[in-house]
Amino acid sequence: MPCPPAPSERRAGEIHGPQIGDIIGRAPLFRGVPGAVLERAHEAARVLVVPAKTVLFHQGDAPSQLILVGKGFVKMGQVSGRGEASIIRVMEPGDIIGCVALFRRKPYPATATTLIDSLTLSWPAGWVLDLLEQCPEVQANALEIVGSRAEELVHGLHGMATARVERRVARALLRLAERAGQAAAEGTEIGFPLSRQEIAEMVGTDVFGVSRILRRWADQRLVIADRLRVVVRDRKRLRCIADGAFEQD
Amino acid sequence: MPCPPAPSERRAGEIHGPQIGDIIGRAPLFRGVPGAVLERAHEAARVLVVPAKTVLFHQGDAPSQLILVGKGFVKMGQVSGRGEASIIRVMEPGDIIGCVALFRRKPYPATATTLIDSLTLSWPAGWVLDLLEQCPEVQANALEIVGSRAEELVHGLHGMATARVERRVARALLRLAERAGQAAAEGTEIGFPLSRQEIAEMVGTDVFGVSRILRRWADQRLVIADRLRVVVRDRKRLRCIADGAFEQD
DNA sequence: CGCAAGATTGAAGGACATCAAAGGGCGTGG
DNA sequence: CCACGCCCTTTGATGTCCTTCAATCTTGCG
Repeated sequence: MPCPPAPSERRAGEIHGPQIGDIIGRAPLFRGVPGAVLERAHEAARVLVVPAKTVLFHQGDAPSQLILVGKGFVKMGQVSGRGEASIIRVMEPGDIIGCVALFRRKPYPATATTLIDSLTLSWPAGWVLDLLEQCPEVQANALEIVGSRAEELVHGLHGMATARVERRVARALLRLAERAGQAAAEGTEIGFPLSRQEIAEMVGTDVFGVSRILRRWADQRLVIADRLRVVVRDRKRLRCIADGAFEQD
Repeated sequence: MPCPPAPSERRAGEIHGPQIGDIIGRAPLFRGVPGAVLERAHEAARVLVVPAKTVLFHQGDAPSQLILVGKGFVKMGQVSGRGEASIIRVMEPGDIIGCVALFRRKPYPATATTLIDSLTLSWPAGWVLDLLEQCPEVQANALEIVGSRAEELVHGLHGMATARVERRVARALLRLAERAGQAAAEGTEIGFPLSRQEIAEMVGTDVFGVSRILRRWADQRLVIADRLRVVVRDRKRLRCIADGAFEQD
């Protein structure tokens, strides 16, 4: 196991002051919240600069904090019994993680790992629960967030139940391109290192199948598939595959 | 299409008075809510006796009401594009349905259909949204409910991604037996008519596979599989299959 | 350079979907 | 009461999708 550099902590406002304010102000959790509360949140926030591949918390841990992704991406992964792993979701800036566990005071259902160097804000569990009681807007936002996440999951479950592997891979890549894509010369590049293994865990298959699918798509100029790097070149045709439409030349 | 008997409506309290009060009092949504609010909910509730196989609402409809299952069971089914169907969940007494859609003011993501003759309470959307604003306990309960549903979905997604069909069928039956089971002579009988087709839609496969699996299990005395009726005889061994443990004789 | 992690490829076999066909239950209408 | 039809179910045959295993290749890095 490599020894990761310790996350470096700073008091809120010390260096990233204005940016931190922006992050908080734009987060869905704080939408429509009075300025005074935002101030308090800003003061109470613990800001961490977290290197890539750092575990923020493990599946099964008791939730001690609420984490808001400021910059970067975080994958939520689950492992069951004998090493069957799956990736539930990739969190992006503005997303809060550990929220369901925290609100319900239950252990985290998944392990959170940064995919690239990231910036997180976090608040202690007690502080958040107090805020939740005191501020109805936050409570309403929390309900909205958890609700939308539930709907996403329903959608994902349906897809997993009805679509074969190729379609599922197409959907996963499209979603990642939409949410974590950045314009590149050849198309939309997914904004973090993404291994075949990880794609496999997102769609419920193995590395080999993903490798073959990506190679085929690369030959057809649908994507560029390098080591730990995926670029979506032809969204439209990928969308056709994702929707199960008849494949066009 | 057969013409179903119209659901018969009654004002709350007319006939089922005390029972209705119980239903409301025991529903998780109303846990810890002041008695006065319970009274108001009781008065505002529209009580419906709904025959089996009745559609409560369709996927895509705008949510006009919140429904609480009083008695009976309701399946939540999704259909996409070209008829790919899946069953997301079976709701049981105490469950509220349409809640996520209602809280988020988005169309229902699934179609709700009664599996047996059922009793539902419902409240108009506006009334519920008002209640949500006025009563913090209800809001907290809603968050808890949606959160726990999200966790279930995460669990389901992981299972769908990592387990093969036989394990998924085993899990589905065990869950149904736990939540909708009633003691029978031979074991735990699932408390509503359940077709192979429906099992298939729950686990993401087709009727044929389910039929074969159930026959094998019936031969091994794990279950009784009749027409529209399933009895779980040996929970323990079924649990082994569900967990992917080595099959014992 | 040599190692480690990621990626690829082929072969083999099993799991699963699909198609076709036919066998019961159950209710309806004659 | 019987016959018919519908719905649910079963079974077999067939082919495809996908997992598994073994081996090799590439890339980045100490």
